[in-house]
This record gives sequence, C-alpha cells and structure tokens, in this order.
Amino acid sequence: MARRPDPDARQRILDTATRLFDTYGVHAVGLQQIIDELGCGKNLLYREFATKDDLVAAYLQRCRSTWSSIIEQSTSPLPDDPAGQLVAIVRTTVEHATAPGYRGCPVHNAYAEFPNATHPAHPIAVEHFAAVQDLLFDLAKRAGAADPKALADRLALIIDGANTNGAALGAQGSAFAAIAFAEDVVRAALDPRGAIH
Amino acid sequence: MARRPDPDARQRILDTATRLFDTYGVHAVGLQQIIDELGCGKNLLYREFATKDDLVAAYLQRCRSTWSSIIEQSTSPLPDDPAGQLVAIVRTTVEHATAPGYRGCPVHNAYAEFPNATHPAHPIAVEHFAAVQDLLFDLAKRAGAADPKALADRLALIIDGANTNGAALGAQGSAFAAIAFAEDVVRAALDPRGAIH
DNA sequence: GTCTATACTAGGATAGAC
DNA sequence: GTCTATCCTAGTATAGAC
Repeated sequence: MARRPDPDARQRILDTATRLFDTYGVHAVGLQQIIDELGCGKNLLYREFATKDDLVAAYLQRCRSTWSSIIEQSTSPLPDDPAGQLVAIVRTTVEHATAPGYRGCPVHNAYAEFPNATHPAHPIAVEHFAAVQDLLFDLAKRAGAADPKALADRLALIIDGANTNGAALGAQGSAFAAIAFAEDVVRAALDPRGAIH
Repeated sequence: MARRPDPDARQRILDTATRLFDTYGVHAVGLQQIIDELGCGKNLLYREFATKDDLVAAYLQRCRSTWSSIIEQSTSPLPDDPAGQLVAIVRTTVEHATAPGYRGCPVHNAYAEFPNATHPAHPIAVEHFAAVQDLLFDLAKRAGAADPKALADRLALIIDGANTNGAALGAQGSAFAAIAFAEDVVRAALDPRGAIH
C-alpha cells in the first residue's frame, strides 16, 4: 500500500525548527539537527523548504502570527478601552520578557543575526517593526492622546526596552518596571492638564 | 635578520575583527576573512587568540571599554550634575542608535548570538549589563531621586529601547523620542511634588 | 507514491604543521 | 606566510521500507 502524504509535515517541521531556533539561535541550528529531532528524512524537509533561508523566512512569519495572537488575546478583554489595551500590551510583553530562558524578541534576534539586507528574513522583520508602530499609534489616537505619535514612541521604547532588558537580565532587571512606567506614561498623555510637571 | 614581533599585532587584529563583527555579526565572519583583510598569516592570529571564542571575548571586552569611554566623554562636561549626566547618557545612546548602519548594541547582539551560557562571551556581556544598571542607579542616587531604583529602571528601559528600536527602524523609528522622554522622566523623579499626575 | 535513511559533493570553518 | 588535515553544514541523489 502506498503511504498517504502527511498534510501536517510542514507544520511539524516548523514546530521543531521554531523551538530550536528560539532556543539556540538560527545560525547555531543546522538542518541536520532539525531532521534528527523530528525523526524525518531529509527529502521531506527539502520538499517543504527548498533552502534554509526559506525555512527561516517561514519561521519569522510564524513568530509574527504568534505575536499577533498573543497581543490579540491580551487586548480583546478591553474592546472599548484603547488606553487599557496599550497597558495590556506592555504587561503581556513584560510577562514574556521575564520568563525563564527568554532570549529576546525572535524577530529582533533574527534581524540581528542576518544584517544582509538581501536575506529573505529582512523584509519580514521590517514589516513586523512597522506593524507594531502602527498598532501603537492607532491605539494612542483612539485613546484620545493629544500627541498620539509621542505616546506611541514612548510606549515603543518601553516595549523594546523591556524585551531587551528582559533578555539580558531576566526578572532581576528593569523589565517589571515597564508596567507601572507605561501606566504613568499613558495617564500623563491623556491628562487634560497637560502631562508631566 | 629575523623580524621583530609586532607589539601592535593584537590591536590590529582586534581592530579588523571589531569592524567585521560589528558589520556582519560574529557568526557570519570567519577567521579566514579577518586574516585576508588584515594581510597577516594565520600563525599570527593563532598566537594572539588561541580560538575564535577567545577573539570574541576580547572583542566584547573592547566593546565594553569603547562604551565606557563614550559615556565618560559625554558625562565629563557635567561633573556636578548627575541628573544632567543621566540625560547625556541617553542623548549619546540615541546619537549612536540612529546613525546609519547601526545594528544594535554589539554586546546585546553577541549575547543573542551565543545563548549557550558556557560561551566565554556570556560573563562579559552579563558584566556589562550589570555595570550599566549600577551606573544608572548610582547617578540616580546622587541626583537625589526619591526612588533611585525606579528612576534607574526607567532610564534603563529607555536606553535599551532606543538601542533596539534604532537598530530596527533607524532614525525613522522612536529612538529620537528617547531624549525628551528621559528629560521628562528625570524631571518627574526629582520633582518634590511627587512626579507624574 | 510517500516517507526514511544514507551516501555523496562542495564549500567553509577551525586548527595546526611546515 | 603557505599549505594541509579534519570537521561541519547545506544541499543533492539514490536506495529501500511501508
């Protein structure tokens, strides 16, 4: 009897690749290692992903969609509270950034690992950075900030800072402070009296 | 006549290695590439650095001392103004983070490239992160902040955020906003009326 | 026909001999 | 400073199990 093709093969490969890339970094993981962990043949991997670059690109796409659903999950309980959603995004970021073994935002890490602008990972990462900016700006506008761009910039710095600091120093660093920081910044930006004095 | 050993060999090797590592990332640069650029023999490099890991460790040490002198240079004009020094540190960080071709803090990048805790780069990076924390905390205390830990945490987030955001989005991102942000945060932390409302 | 397993090429890396 | 040995990884091709 002929074997049926496994429709989940691509997903299983991506599952394993994601876990290994997240843990060890992209450069440090060889395709052989993925094949060994997965227990599949080399042909299957090369059928789904012609080159390692293709696999890396698919990995980054998955990182993006994972991030989207995490954010979606944290903001959906506050559908009519854009200011609360901004704080919720920071809180979720901090939770992840202080988790044991956190190595930093995988998109930023991959971007740093492949500085060559011709790498297929590049445009995906840039798209992600722009999407985060847009989301923050949109929420800041809807929250009624007098200067939504300024509020979005400050929250972007807090979020990127929490990610980086958490990767470096974990829960012992400054990442936890990001939550109260974001609350103050949002409050100040919405205060009709005109913010910080 | 036998050639005299070049006492600057180690520095010249480090110069070239630093430039290449900063530009392309550590993993992506081979020792052969460094040798080719430098026009030296392999022996010379192996005499100074037994393994690539040793070279990477020396590279990170140099990154640390470069960072120290940059910070020293930016804070020395304000010897009796710790609050001004805190803002100056952020300003200097932003200047670097928004420069064309900036790829992020090399220490953070190397830390991300070598997640394995046994790599010699690890302790050096951790030392750096702790040193930054200590410097910020010390200045926050000397500035008279009511809660110096909180101020140091917030500035650490702004600094790490400016570095990461600048690497991703350059001058078009949120990094520039870090300067006014830091000014507001420092002012609020020193305000006797009790900060942000 | 689909998968696993393996043998193989080519290139680049570390390392060291001379 | 050149030249060689060894290893590792990406990628291809082939053989065989189900």
